[in-house]
Amino acid sequence: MGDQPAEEAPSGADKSIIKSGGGGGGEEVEVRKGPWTMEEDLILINYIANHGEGVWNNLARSAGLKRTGKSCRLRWLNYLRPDVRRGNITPEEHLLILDLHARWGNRWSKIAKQLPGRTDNEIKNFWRTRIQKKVKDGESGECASQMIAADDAGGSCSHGGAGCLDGVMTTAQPNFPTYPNAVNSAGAHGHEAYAPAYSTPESSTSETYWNFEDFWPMQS
DNA sequence: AAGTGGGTCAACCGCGTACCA
DNA sequence: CTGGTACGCGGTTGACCCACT
Repeated sequence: MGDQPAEEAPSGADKSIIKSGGGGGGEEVEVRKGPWTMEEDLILINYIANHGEGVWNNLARSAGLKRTGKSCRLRWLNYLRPDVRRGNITPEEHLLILDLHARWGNRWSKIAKQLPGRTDNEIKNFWRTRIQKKVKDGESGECASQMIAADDAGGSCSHGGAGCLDGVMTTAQPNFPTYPNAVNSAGAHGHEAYAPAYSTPESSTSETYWNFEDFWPMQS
């Protein structure tokens, strides 16, 4: 993998200079922002496999990643962890999210703990893009709860299919980290990269996409 | 065929909390 | 007890793709 040079500045990637902490050191460190590259992921995964997670700022420095500890932590927790489940929210999960949100509100991390393999970020996005919108629509049409309940039951409400989730939460996808590099070669946006690979298995072996499950055994 | 708007997702930012010296 | 540092969480933004006009 090392033969493919990591693009120092993939589209959207940004660099900035920050002062490293420690009070008085004043050492300036270049920090990368934006989408993660495959090489960065490899470095992070390798480092955590060897040293374990935690102490993120130190980890970022030691691993040679030009990222903040925060960024490393986020990337690991949301995408690189082996137990992260990517893909569509199942009806059961949907129901659970609704229930837990009704109980706890926007305590996404708390809710995520009840959904093995799901991340707070994923649940948060799901809520904002699917449920919140639907509730909003329902406010004008007075049947938000009906719509949600109908969706959970695999049915539909009088609002029709505009916000219907039925079609999108039936299958779970395996882990497929995404990269801006893949965008360049495949002409697809990062988060879309795994979708065609998933729906058309014959294309999943393309060098453009790489299966996370293929990758993990390498770490041990 | 081209342009526009909406939807989705990944990543960043700021704040609060916990821990340690 | 106080100050500093790191971590974790929730909110927000930016970029891209797809569907519709």
